[in-house]
Amino acid sequence: MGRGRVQLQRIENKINRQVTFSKRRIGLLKKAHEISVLCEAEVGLIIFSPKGKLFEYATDASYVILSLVMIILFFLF
Amino acid sequence: MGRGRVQLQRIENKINRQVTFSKRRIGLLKKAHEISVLCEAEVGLIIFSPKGKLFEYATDASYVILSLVMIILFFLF
DNA sequence: AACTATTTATAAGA
DNA sequence: TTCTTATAAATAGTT
Repeated sequence: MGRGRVQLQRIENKINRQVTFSKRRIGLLKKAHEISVLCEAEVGLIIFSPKGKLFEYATDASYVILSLVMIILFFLF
Repeated sequence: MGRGRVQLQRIENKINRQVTFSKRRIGLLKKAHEISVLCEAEVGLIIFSPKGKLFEYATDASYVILSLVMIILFFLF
């Protein structure tokens, strides 16, 4: 999806890796939302950036579960 | 992404909804894997179909978390 | 942060 | 449900 094919391996250049993370994170969260609405699926998604920043998406029913995950994470780290 | 634009609303036709779920589920899991590899992000993704079937993807570090989620789910339902 | 050439995902159809 | 194909959407590289 873009001007070159993507090899499924770690992007070595740090800047490129961060930029790609930002772009794909948005896309992934969007698609998680779409499948939940279009198909009435319950979805829970958590993404940690390499720096440890957390991003998440959760539909209503899985929100409780995700909340528990957050609590667990809090005690683990 | 296909032969027509998609409105972000529940797909009323049951067959279409199931087919779309199957296709998009595969796509979502693939993208979750890709961002984890390309960007070294930790990802945890759980998807419940309307029928309650569970699909998940988890990178190593989030695997423990996801396991706990499974246990929680087991006791909740 | 915007742009745009291309790749990729996927809606509809077979 | 699996394959094909036209087209929408995502995004890699660039500015």
